[in-house]
Amino acid sequence: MANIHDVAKRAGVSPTTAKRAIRDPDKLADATLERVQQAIDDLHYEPDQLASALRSGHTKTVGLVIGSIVEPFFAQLTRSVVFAVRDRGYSVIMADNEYRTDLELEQLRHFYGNRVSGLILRSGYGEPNLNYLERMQRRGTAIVEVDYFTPGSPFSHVMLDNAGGVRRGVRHLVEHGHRRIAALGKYDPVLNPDERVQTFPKAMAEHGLELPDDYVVPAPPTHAAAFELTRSIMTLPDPPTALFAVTGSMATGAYRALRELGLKVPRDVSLLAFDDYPWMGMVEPAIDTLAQPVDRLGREAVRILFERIEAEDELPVERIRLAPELLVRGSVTRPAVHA
Amino acid sequence: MANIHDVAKRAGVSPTTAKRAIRDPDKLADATLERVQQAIDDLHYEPDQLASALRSGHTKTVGLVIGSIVEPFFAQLTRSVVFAVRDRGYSVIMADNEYRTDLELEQLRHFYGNRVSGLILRSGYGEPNLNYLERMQRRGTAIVEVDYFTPGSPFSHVMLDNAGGVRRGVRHLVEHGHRRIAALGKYDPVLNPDERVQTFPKAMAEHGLELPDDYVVPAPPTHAAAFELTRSIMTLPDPPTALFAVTGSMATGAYRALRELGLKVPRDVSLLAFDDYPWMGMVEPAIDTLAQPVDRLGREAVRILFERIEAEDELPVERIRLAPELLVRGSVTRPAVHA
DNA sequence: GACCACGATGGACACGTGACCATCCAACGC
DNA sequence: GCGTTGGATGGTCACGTGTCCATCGTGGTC
Repeated sequence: MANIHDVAKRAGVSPTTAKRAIRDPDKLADATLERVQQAIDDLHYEPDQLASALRSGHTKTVGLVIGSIVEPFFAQLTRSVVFAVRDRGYSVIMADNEYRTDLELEQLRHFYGNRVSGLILRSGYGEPNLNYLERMQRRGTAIVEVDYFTPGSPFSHVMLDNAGGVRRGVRHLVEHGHRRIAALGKYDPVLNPDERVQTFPKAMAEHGLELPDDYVVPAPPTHAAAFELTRSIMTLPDPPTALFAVTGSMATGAYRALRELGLKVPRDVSLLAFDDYPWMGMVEPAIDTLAQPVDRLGREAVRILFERIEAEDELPVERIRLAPELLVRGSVTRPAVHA
Repeated sequence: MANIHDVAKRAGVSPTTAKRAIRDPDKLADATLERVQQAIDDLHYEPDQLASALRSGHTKTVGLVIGSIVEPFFAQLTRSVVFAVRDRGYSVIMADNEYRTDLELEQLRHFYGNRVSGLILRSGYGEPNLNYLERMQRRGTAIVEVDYFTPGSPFSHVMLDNAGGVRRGVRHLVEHGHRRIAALGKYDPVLNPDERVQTFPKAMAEHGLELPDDYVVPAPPTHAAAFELTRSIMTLPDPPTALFAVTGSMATGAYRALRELGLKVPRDVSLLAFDDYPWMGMVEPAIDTLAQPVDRLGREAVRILFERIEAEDELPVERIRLAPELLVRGSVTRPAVHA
């Protein structure tokens, strides 16, 4: 593996001069430059980023921690981040934490050990990791949270305007005449506070609507949980005329459950979702949804990250909220009048 | 940023001893070990992987190059690879080449510069990159291709048994009585030889079936191309009774086109796909498809990769083919009898 | 009691680079 | 002709670690 010394020897110059052929070529005499470049080509010299990073104290890598790469939201986010980061000449080290705190800590150690310059993460899974992150930040790692942020987090973040999205969604349903609406989502304000679910009752109240107790069931934001939840809610004596799934995965579970119950969307029940999952545009009719500007989320996160990587001194915390876009496609109509 | 010297000083030992507390703790006296561990905790010492890699000549990272992270196939593959690699204590540097040769070369340089121990890639885009890869391999980088391999490639690979899958698919259609079948796929055997499309006419011939010339249209394997292709094929005077989409993305385009043409699956035309994309299970009826064992593809690739990373000397090239699984769900039925 | 073996610990160096300072030489002005 | 200037080039050291060899002291053996 050729290094800069080999190049220098072959070109008959000093290593310092050889390096200048790469870093400031205009400082070299033309003949010298050409000789060095020839040597570089001959030996297929490629600078060692590790040695460079060790010496300069600055790597050209950033870490990305997400919840689960197979969720379309995270896949799109990853793509957006990978592109934006690459445009800046950096590369991305991936980690999928499977929503597990212990895995996440291990991954953070790995990133720290590899001295990443920055970290973009979808975290929110506990106190010890927060301490670790704070130490990383003190050491100089730029940190941006996306999609979620640990309450009281000292880091910048970029995320959806969840409350605004829920209000927009409820308004959409109410405007179509719905009164009995159930939100499928997690109702645990302590363990995992969820802005969307917390906003839902308030948004309903703002329209003078009440939320029956039996519509309010805690559930984790998974496909399977939404499936069960939908089955139980839709078989209540007084089922809702509209379902509001607060995540894409939950919408998937709900849609499957409705089909299994023999209920047609929107004839028997209207369905509104968050996230624009690919299947939502494929089914007939397509699903109304509050689509996240995923690409912008990723690009904003990268922008904030690099501002901090490049900044001499600490920058103030930046908190960005992006509005979702309501896609109206036919899964929400006026409720049927019951006999 | 504490290093091993700081730890050593605080514990009152030499750096060598301090390091032994991490690498071979049983070689130290109990009291010494405890003092060092205390110092490590106090200073939050974390070994520098860069320095370690520089000195040992061996990083704990592997590169992953895929075509497009937002395609479910690649998202699942990425997940599978990221997990399997993490289990071995390594991390993954991601690159999405957008199916572009120039980007890919740039990414390979980046990986080379970062001295990745191994490389898993979905490549197949040209000669110059192949040369570059061969140099990387000679330098000691383990390389495995997935999903595709450059013809004449000197690297190990793991991929689907495409020919077998196509034969299985054609048999499935023929068994349901179809005679006029069109495959949506790229028919360019030179620029981008595609095993699936090349096998299709042979598989048809094996059943004594002919392929009308106007069913054979070259098209890139994209959603948009499949959309157009489906529209033109289905409006032929003598349209097929069954469509065979050779990629998940093409199935997506085809399905959309059929809907726009007002054709119902499977009443008006049967549809068979490759890849089990999420929407295929959500629509009614669900789509019959040849599902790839994506998780196994990823794990096998990682296994082969690490065998080569850990091997003292060069291992023989390993070529693995995995069979797809035919999921029968209702989008293929007997063709309607024409008047 | 001298010698040896072995466990425990320490020191020196190299990996390839970037930062900084040193040196050399030709051209120019007076 | 001599000092000066500035462009071109070279040399040295440190980043934090892994590897290898050296040293120290203790206990056992004859």
